[in-house]
Amino acid sequence: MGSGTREALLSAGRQLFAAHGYKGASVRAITGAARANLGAITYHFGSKAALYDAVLEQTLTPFRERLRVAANSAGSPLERVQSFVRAFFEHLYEHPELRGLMVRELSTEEPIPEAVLVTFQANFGALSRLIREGQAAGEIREGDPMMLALATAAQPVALNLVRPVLEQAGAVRFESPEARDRLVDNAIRFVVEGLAARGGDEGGLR
Amino acid sequence: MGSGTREALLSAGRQLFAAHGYKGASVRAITGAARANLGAITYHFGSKAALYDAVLEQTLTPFRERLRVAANSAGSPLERVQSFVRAFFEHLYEHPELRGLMVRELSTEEPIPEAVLVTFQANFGALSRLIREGQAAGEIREGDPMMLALATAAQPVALNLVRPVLEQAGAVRFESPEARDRLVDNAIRFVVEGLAARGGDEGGLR
DNA sequence: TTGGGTATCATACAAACGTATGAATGAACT
DNA sequence: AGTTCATTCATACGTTTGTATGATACCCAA
Repeated sequence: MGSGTREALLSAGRQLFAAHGYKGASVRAITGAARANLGAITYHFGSKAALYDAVLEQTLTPFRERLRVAANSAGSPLERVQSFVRAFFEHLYEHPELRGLMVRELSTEEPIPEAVLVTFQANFGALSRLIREGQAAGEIREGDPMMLALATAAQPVALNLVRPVLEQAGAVRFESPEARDRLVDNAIRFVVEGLAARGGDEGGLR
Repeated sequence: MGSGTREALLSAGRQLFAAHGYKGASVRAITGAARANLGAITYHFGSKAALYDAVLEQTLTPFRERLRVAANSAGSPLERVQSFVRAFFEHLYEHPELRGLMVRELSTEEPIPEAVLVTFQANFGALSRLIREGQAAGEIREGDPMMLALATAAQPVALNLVRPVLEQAGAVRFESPEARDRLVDNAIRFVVEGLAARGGDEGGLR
């Protein structure tokens, strides 16, 4: 039966791994925050590394799912790209730990865990398929769909990544919901301008 | 004077901090890679943390300088934005360790070091000034220059960040110079589309 | 009430960590 | 030749790390 300990460990682990990294979050800190015994991680997961994998899985699965839903929402392809980007922003905003985990994973040179790879492929695949659709519909300009997907996803990825610097540098205030909305709207507008087909024919400028 | 030890420590530190993070790069690993004695870091820098600061400084200063030059190059504001983005990409490509250091810094919840903050403000400031100029010249569309600068810088930041995942996921091959060029060109095209003023008035290029 | 799992507990352990210490080295200068 | 001073070296110290161990507590079936 669910002794809440397992879940408490996952929760504390998610937060501490995100904030201080894998090495920075000690077993003692995690079990302490979870109000569990020092041996609890070994008992419930086998090792610290296994707990980390479980945290990754638990965190990435809903993220993957949410973007999948957004990609399949109603509307034209370009509208769905907007939904996708907005969902991307919103999920990262609502789950601040995801940012830390994601970034932490990307910064090392160690092999990237399965769960991260799977999530990346799923999300990236969904977005580039969407863009291909939009091109077929004449709504999105020509260009390699994968490249365009990368450029599109760069907005939520980078803007969330630099968030602490923005706040600490005082450049942009993130705290207020209005400022955040302006940022997201700006990013989406930027993406739409970057993707949209324009002019009479299907060709972009140039 | 120059016992090469100090420089060897900086070099090994830069590489190992970038690859494994601050905690992940032990004093023993760094001194070992630098073929120096275990006590060398204490002797030359005082502590591991001080070495890290020195590495950050040594790495970020040329980066800041390069982007400053690019921002002040010849051409119209929008052309200089392109130079800026291209220099951003190129510098990160030529100095892979910078990526690891940057990302690691952005992912912690610890206070961000002075050097990182200064670099961010300098680069971000240069870019948003450039965009403001472009707006005054009617070359760049309306919108908050800081927001547009963020959206622009997102391309080199994010695309370099996810580079290891791209490679490991096999989504896009980065290794070949041609593929890399295509990626950079795509990103710059995306930025230009996202920024350009258009319509009947004096708007942009072409 | 008695067993038998499951979970939690206080400790113990070896390894790795960053730093401190004092001796050895070697080149430069008097 | 002798002295000085910066550097390198081997080693030791006190912490902190992740994991292992065995005892204790708890709950439910018998």
